[in-house]
Amino acid sequence: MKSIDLQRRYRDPIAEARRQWIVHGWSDAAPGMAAVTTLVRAHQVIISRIEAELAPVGLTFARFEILRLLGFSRRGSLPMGKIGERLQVHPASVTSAVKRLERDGLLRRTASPEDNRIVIAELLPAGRATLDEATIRVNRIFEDLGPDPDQLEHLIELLAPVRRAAGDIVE
Amino acid sequence: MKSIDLQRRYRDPIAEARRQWIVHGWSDAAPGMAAVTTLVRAHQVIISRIEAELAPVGLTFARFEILRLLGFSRRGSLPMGKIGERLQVHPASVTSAVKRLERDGLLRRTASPEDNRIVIAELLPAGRATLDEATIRVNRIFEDLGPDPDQLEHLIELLAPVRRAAGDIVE
DNA sequence: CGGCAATACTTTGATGTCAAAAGAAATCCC
DNA sequence: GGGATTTCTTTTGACATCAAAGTATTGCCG
Repeated sequence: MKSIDLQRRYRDPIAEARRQWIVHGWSDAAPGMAAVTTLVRAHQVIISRIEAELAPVGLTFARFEILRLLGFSRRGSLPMGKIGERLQVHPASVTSAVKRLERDGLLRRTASPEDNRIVIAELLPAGRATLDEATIRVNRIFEDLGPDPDQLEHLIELLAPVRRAAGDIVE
Repeated sequence: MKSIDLQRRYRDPIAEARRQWIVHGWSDAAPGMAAVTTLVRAHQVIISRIEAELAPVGLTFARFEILRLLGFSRRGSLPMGKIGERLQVHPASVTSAVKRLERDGLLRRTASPEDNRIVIAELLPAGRATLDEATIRVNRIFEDLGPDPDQLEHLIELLAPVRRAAGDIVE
């Protein structure tokens, strides 16, 4: 019956998109389309989970990543430029996130003594505490993603070519 | 020497992050962290490529997806709600993107004759032409992602559990 | 030493995302 | 019939991202 047909049609939106791609004669691009769409969706789902887990402690994932990076550094501080470089985000994004972290009293910004162009972001005690709690929360998600550890390793390997092409992996 | 050490330290930022995770005693979460970080980065790299390819035709990926969806529909038109549902994006995002597509003369919005709450987005000839060109461009990227087709299939399989958990796949 | 180039950040502007609230319009139900 | 409820979309607000322009500083070179 028609109604059943309609119900079943989109039981997997990506499979449906792939069918469309093939119907239109773009078979060569179909696997790539399906893979990118899957990647985009998985990204969306996982980021949502993380954001939901971080919201109660007043952080976003972007801000968590900055705190986490500062937490790993020896003095709990890093220049803005270094932050953007290691997290691979645009300088303007760093400025924006750090501004909010400062507003919330989690870190402070100071000028570098040696070079006045450089701004150093430094973790404050409140930031350290928030970071500890946030890390626990985020790790809960990392430990329960769906694919098992072996599959996660495989996933990392499969995407390595993409990161390599972007110059992320120097060898 | 110290300098060499420093240079090598971040030849793969994700491997470095994983090392930190393990050092801090979060080994159980390390594979998940590495996988999520990889996913986020691969997403960023691929989306950038697509955006760069679409910019010359005046589209973003979000807008392309809407045009593509309309292009597949029988009448070249769909209600706003359906668009958000099939592309799995928030209604407000659909409103925002469709507004710009209308501004650029690629589609038009009309009220549904049966139900005045429903707004229907309808592809215009200019939109069809832009869509055709955009599809060619995007397909070029889909055909040359890095991983080969078999690996792409594998990737899709590995991420299926995540989509399934989100309720994307009904079975 | 003075000036121009390079470097480090911030600002501004355009987009995109989601949540929550605000509006309409259709439907339900007493 | 008419108020309450549900549904569909838009608006508003907070954040994020990138590109490009603007500002400050440092550095190098003639």
